Amino acid sequence: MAYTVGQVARAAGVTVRTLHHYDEIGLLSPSGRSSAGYRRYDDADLDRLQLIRYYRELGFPLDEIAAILDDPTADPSAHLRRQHELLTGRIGKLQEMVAAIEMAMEARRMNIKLTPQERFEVFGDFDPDTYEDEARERWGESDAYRESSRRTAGYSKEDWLRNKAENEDWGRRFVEVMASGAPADSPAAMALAEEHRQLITRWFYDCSYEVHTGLADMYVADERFTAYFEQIRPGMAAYVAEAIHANAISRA
Amino acid sequence: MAYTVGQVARAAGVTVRTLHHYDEIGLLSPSGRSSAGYRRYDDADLDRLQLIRYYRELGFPLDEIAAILDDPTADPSAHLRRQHELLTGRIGKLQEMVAAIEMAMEARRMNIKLTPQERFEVFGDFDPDTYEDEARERWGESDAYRESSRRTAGYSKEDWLRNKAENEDWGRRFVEVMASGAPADSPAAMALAEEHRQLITRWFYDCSYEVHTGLADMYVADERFTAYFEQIRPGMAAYVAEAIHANAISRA
DNA sequence: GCTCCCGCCTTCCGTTACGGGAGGGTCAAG
DNA sequence: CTTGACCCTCCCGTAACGGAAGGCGGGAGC
Repeated sequence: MAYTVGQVARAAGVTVRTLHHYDEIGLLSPSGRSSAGYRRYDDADLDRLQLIRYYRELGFPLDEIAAILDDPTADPSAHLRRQHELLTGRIGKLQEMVAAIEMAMEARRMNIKLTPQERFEVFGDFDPDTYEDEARERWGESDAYRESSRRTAGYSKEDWLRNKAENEDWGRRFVEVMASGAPADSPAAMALAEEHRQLITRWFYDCSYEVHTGLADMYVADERFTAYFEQIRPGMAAYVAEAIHANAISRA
Repeated sequence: MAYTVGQVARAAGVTVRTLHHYDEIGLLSPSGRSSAGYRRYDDADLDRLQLIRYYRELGFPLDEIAAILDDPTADPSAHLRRQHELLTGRIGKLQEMVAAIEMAMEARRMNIKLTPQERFEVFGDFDPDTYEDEARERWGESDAYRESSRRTAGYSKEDWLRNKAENEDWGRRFVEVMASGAPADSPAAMALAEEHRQLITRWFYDCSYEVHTGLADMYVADERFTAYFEQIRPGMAAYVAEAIHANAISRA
């Protein structure tokens, strides 16, 4: 089971140049050479290359990878366990970033302004006291901002007005259902939750049931989104959120 | 709302040098300068920096990011939508990698050998016909490999034998339950599934219910894992898998 | 046996995205 | 009016390769 550079490169999805480089720096030296000086890789080399590729994907510099792999106290299974942990951690971080993006999209849709630190905190290591005084003026400048956001959204004026009308119509009908005393998991409320989801999808971004329930949680967790609904009618934020959840469950 | 380089750097979690660099290449030039030549960033610059950070996290080179951001046909919401898509795609890829790692861990635990392409295909773009002849000799060399894998696992000989004994004992008791005619979702079968999970956790790696059901699916989907169980008793793979699923659901 | 082409070799220079100073001005606080 | 924390502009260094040049090796076909 001996392979040439080209074979290894194609199989592992790297370039020959990369393998040369790894050989140069001693990260992955082929187990032997042919009489003509050709590099010959064996299965153990492939094992090592697999580990290298995973650590690289996780952002480790090559010299650290070399240190990790050549650490005699770590057996192969330890590497797999470690990579499993690192990968799941990384997925968690990306999911936080997705949540942050969803929040940003919804904030934009509702003309709610986010603070600088909210937009960057998902990247970690930020300085919380840099913008302390900025927090107070979060609640202002509504009309000018609304108008500017209309333009940047890329819609024509009529489009924007139609969207606004649809949204307000939805709000009215939702308040009616609420006022009727129907529970949040009633068919009427759920139907309006579904309509809300499709309204978002039609006008702004693809809102899956999963994304939708994420928004619902945000409506009750974040004061600004809560305030948006509460000013329409007290208790609306929680009611909307529950209806969205009920709708999502029923469609699953 | 004007910020200095240092403030922006701390808030966004980048270095001052990075901002200098972005200014140099024209990716992010501050909207103004003070009389003394100090860079002055405003909120729009922070918006742009946020987008830059996300695209960077997704692996885009800086010149491409500049091209994307300066594309006049794309409004801010389009960027958010795009980043949402890219992020979820990336999460999906990482989840595949996690599954591959779990497969590798379980293969190691069961002394099953994987082919080179299986270990690399998660990275994409590999050449499937490179190792065609290698597939035939997948089923061999059991004892020597077993012995070597014992050593590399970092256990003492006694540990290894105890683990082996536990595993075989579990297998025997599982076959008993199967033979008794009890369904796979019976309490007895589920209890043994749980024991299986804890056995893995105790000896090899942290096996959550989620990971465990993943393994269960693999036992029936992959011929080598299926064969491992079928050689103990026909129908065992599916039965084990069902018991694991039932156990996981009941614990949720 | 010869040719041809593909794959391999080494060497070397280029690139990206910054890191990290050196040398020197700036600004608010004490 | 000094001091320390910031800011500026060069400028050189580094990591992880990319890519091409210039030259062997090897097996398939004539």
